[in-house]
Amino acid sequence: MDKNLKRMATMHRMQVTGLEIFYKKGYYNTSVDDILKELSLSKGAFYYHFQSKDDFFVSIIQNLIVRKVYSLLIEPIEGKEDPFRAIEACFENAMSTAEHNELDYGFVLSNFMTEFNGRNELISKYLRDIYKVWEVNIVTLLQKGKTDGYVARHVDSEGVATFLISSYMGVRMLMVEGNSKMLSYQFLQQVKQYLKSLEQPQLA
Amino acid sequence: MDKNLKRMATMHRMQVTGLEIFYKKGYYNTSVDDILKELSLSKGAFYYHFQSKDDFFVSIIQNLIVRKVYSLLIEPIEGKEDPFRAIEACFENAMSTAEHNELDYGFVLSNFMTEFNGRNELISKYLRDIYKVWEVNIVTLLQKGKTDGYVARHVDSEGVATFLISSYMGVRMLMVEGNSKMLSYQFLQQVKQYLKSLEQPQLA
DNA sequence: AATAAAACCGACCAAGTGGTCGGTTGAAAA
DNA sequence: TTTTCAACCGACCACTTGGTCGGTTTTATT
Repeated sequence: MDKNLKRMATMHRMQVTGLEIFYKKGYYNTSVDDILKELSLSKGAFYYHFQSKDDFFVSIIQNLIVRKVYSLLIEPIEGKEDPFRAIEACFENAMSTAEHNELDYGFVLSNFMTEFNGRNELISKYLRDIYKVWEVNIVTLLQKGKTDGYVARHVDSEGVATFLISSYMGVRMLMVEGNSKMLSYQFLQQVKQYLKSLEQPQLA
Repeated sequence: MDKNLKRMATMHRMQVTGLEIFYKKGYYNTSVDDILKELSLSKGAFYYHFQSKDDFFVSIIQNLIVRKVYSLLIEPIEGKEDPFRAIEACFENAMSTAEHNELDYGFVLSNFMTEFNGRNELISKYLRDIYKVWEVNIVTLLQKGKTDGYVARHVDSEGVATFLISSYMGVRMLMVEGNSKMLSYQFLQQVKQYLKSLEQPQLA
């Protein structure tokens, strides 16, 4: 039991540092030794806990990325009354963490999806699945919003979800090049403008 | 003269094949040998024409990417009367080429911006500059659209440009995972919806 | 204190990597 | 025909990579 704790602690340390460096330098451009140097650990320790570099990354997806995407992008809008306010608030929060140079897992997702696309089918699938859950979650929210009278009937929920996620991932990509405060502000403003055009006109 | 022609031809062949493979497998994950094998050329030929792998990529940017972005995304909307129709048509065209698995240089741009970010400052700058020209071009179009009565006064042109480019790059990222026909359709529909909300109401 | 298993070490390996360099080739210039 | 040189060849180099493995240290159990 106690042993298991140590095992978990070391693995977790490796995963956290691994994700950090993979994210900063890219998966294929980061060597296992890069990570081990940062941790003052040896190859032996690494291959004792993980079967391979790929296996290591899969464990990072399952233990860190999945959970963070859930807690930052999925749960905050789940079951909310007003879909548009919920999405706005969620995006505002996400952009704020992104601005402060913390790991923003929505973007982590798109970043790795790009890097692994066509290069590692298994990992691509894991990442794609997370994205799909996110998308389904938004669609569900919008559909409920229709019956509740927030969202106009003619709205294509799938299309809106696609567009929102696309623009979010896109603006996060631009933000890495700097000027993130301005980009973040512009993005949130335009999202509001866009969402407004989808509202069900309130009958006074 | 004839010699110069041969030189150019070989370099061009290398650049075209290089871009194709860099795009497919990623820059850092592609070796110079990978490209040379495809071309049935030798290391000697490569380093006779280019100083380094990085130098080679810079030449690809200048000779292929810049020009394509101009001809596909910048010139088609330059000086057009109705900004929204121009943007819609331009995006439609770009998405169509993207769907047919041709190289879509708007996405090529974002793809490489992601890969080189924080890893090669010089190349990042070249790519960022292209993106900036694209952005300025859209802003100019929108501003002119205001004076011409197409675009509502309250619209933040910079914000709209950011949002359009973001969403474009984002949806292109999602498209690499498949289902591109649907995504493309959804994206274009939502762009129309969004742009509509920016129109200057016509006085009948 | 003795034991056994878990955790970790680090030298080593084969397979690549970007880049070098002395040499060959073939076509245009003399 | 001879000369010249741009264009190209491919063996080679130093270095890095993911991964292996025999051995050592830590730790909990008896």
